[in-house]
Amino acid sequence: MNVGRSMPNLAITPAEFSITDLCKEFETTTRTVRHYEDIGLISPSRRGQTRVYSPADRTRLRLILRGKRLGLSLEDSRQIIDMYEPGKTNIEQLNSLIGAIRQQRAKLDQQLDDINNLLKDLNKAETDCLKALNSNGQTDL
Amino acid sequence: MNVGRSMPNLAITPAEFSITDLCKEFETTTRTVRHYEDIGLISPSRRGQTRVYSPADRTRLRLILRGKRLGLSLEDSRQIIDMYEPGKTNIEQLNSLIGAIRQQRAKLDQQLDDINNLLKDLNKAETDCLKALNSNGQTDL
DNA sequence: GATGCATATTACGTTTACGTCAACGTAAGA
DNA sequence: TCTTACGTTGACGTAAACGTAATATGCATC
Repeated sequence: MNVGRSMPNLAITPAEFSITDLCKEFETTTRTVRHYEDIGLISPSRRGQTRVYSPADRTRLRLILRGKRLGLSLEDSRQIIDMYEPGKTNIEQLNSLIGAIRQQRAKLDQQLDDINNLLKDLNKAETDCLKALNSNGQTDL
Repeated sequence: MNVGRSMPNLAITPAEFSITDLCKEFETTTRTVRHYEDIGLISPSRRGQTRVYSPADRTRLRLILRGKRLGLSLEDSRQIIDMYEPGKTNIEQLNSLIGAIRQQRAKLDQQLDDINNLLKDLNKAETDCLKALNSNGQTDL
């Protein structure tokens, strides 16, 4: 893989990251990461005016990108990330939080179902292709 | 469920559908379905100028919407749907088709992984919530 | 035959999620 | 000191996927 050759010889996780560090690691762009900051999804500290990302910031980014791969909107991801921090929540908030969690889970269950069906379809499509290839150049009809 | 009460008493699948039939069944809008036609994803026949959807059209719509739930773009869905129709394909096309199939599968595998991780996170978040609720009104710290 | 409802077309508007300059600061090396 | 690389802040652009009128047509019904 050889993700970063400019890094010193440390196997341990660094305590902080630059914006390009994270972009290389997660294969995204600085514009994207800054956009997430613009809308308040990540709030890195600053050294001067340069952004400095903590391991926690990195985790947030990871979660956002995972959400993206699942087709979640950034607002969805914001909601989910907020779930991880109970924070100053009263009973009412906790209940609505549980509701939100269950909604997300229902959506994921549907997605699991969709994926399995699509995988089946793809498998069939592939074997059809392979069959067509084995029956050689009979392209017509 | 009671999806359509205006339908005659037929348990069998109708041979054709109106645009609102499909919209009700799949919980989408006429604008959306017409949009799919605009970009060539569905091509219903016409009676006069009214759209008439066949079971095959309905299936295409179902596949598109399934793709949407998985975060696929409409172009992704177009590609996948095209996979189901071997049609007039030469060997080169078949091979690139197989490549596309495997790419899609890789993406779905990643999604499965993401979903499982997110489900774990949600489970933890929920139990945390329930714990917080059981330890009653101790909202601070 | 006016009303109501489903359907149609046309066309501009909107939201999301960034892309893409431009213009500039700063620190490390050759 | 000059270049190179990485960083910053605007600010306008854009692609995708529809939303939202406005307007017109066809059919059934009261």
